[in-house]
Amino acid sequence: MVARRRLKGDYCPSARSLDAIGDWWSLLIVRDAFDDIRRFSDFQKSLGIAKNILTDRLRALVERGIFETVPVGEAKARVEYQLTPMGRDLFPVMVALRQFGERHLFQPGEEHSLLVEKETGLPVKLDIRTQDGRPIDAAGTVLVKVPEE
Amino acid sequence: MVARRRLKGDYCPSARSLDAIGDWWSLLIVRDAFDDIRRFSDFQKSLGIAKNILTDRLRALVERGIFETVPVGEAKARVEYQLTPMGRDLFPVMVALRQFGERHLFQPGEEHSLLVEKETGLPVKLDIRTQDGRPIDAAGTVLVKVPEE
DNA sequence: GAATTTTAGTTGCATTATGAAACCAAAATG
DNA sequence: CATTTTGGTTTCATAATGCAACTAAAATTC
Repeated sequence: MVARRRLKGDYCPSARSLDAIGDWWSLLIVRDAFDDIRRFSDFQKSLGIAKNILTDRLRALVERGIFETVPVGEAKARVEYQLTPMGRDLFPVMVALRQFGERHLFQPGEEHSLLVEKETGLPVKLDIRTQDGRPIDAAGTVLVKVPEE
Repeated sequence: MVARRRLKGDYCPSARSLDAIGDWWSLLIVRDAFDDIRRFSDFQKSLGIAKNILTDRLRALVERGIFETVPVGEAKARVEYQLTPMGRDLFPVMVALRQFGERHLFQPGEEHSLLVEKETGLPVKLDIRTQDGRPIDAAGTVLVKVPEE
């Protein structure tokens, strides 16, 4: 691929996020982590990813602070990968992706998974609101630049 | 890269979304589109993407129904790329990515852009709630399988 | 209205990221 | 203590990407 152009310097936060976790596999790994997968072999089985690529992605995600390794059992060499608090903050991204998929990428009646509240079993919803709680869409918003102080 | 494994058959809606738009460039193109970029050359300048790759991505995004081409002027051969209603439904994904980036990928005081409500100039917020409006996080949710009917 | 520039690509080539498979050491299991 | 599982690393072939050069049509300038 030739070293992909980094957008680190970009002042757009979405671009930086994509730089950090916008790789196809990374996001799927994070999705699996929210589904309580923690072991190398389980990620590998779940995703069908090549092991060298999984090694690489996990290392990068740990480096970036999305995952942390925790020793498993009393052994020192064996670890599990779990989301850091920063990693858990990707939850809305996953929910937004899920919601888009549910709405547009399934046939009516087709089998799929659904994210529900534990207690009630009711589906959760995600929405974008103004400070005072009114729902708002893209047309009602605009980007402004916050200068460095 | 060797044909990347498709997850189309996956019943997880997030995986399907990533299959449709989870490519690094595609999401950046969509981000630019929300920033009112519509022309080939403007995408190219904004992203610094190679032109053949941009051609490929735009074609794929049109095929998948995220973008549509609209003829520009009275000419037939020149087109603009604009988000379809389906494409605009990616707004929450972009906002979620943006929110994550703002929170974790900028130094305090560093220059960045901010998404605000047009009328009030106040930042918008995104949150995940239960049906009856209580905020909820990953720990309070669980995935269930909706069988085909 | 002819010349020039811009737009929106296409083509060819070099390089890199990826995937598959083989291999391996340490830990767990029987 | 023999075998299997886990968590990788290495090697190699190939596809995806980026870069630069090229092009035809449209837009603009002179």
